[in-house]
Amino acid sequence: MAQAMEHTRLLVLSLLSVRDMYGYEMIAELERRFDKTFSMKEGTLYPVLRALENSGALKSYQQETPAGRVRKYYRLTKKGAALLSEETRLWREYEKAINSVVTPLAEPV
Amino acid sequence: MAQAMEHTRLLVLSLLSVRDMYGYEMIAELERRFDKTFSMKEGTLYPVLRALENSGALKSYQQETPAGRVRKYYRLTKKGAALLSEETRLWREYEKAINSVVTPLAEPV
DNA sequence: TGACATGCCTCGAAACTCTAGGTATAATAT
DNA sequence: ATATTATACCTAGAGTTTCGAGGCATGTCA
Repeated sequence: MAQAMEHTRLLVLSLLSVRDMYGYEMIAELERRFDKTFSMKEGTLYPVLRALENSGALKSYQQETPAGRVRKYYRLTKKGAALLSEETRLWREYEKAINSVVTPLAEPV
Repeated sequence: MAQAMEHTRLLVLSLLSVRDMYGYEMIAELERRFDKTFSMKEGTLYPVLRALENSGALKSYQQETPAGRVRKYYRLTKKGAALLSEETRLWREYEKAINSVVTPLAEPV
């Protein structure tokens, strides 16, 4: 069963606009929120993080936990914030467009 | 520039739940509604129509216009209506999930 | 010591969409 | 009469994105 976790960039940028996070943490956070709905897969997330960093939307840095585990945190850059704003705009447009076709038929009995 | 017309099945099923339509007409109708936002491409639509018919969600029939032009109309089957209902449910869930992450940050300044 | 959780990563397949064509007929313009 | 545009269908190949299924290393707990 395909899980269709589109708009991955939008979600990643949104999460990082609140606070710096590391990959594994983002997956856990989305899992917590969406529960059974759907989940972002590692095979999806890590390449996206890499691409966002390569394009300058994110900056990463290593940080060690008290326990001695090393995590790779990501921080949103100015460029990333601009991208988030644009992606959000596109999402709103997309959402409205789909609903303009679907909504009228969604309240049948 | 990639146009990202996802949820194609949902849109097709929604349109056909109102009235029978032919492919070219669906594209024109969506074009009219979404205007510049985005458009569904023929290379996307026709394979989807074929797949939906093969799966039993749609039935097609030919119809000639007064002008003598032949069109291939699609009608939603019971199975298609059930699929629409399910796809709509998934869309609502998806929409809510994305918004739960994006919305809180969308009203800055 | 062995199992599980954490945390990172990649490769190849699968799914989906787009580009860029093709065919054929009708309408319109030249 | 002829060329162009609009209508109406279609497909092959490329591109993009996601997923499945692994791998690797360390920390925790039984």
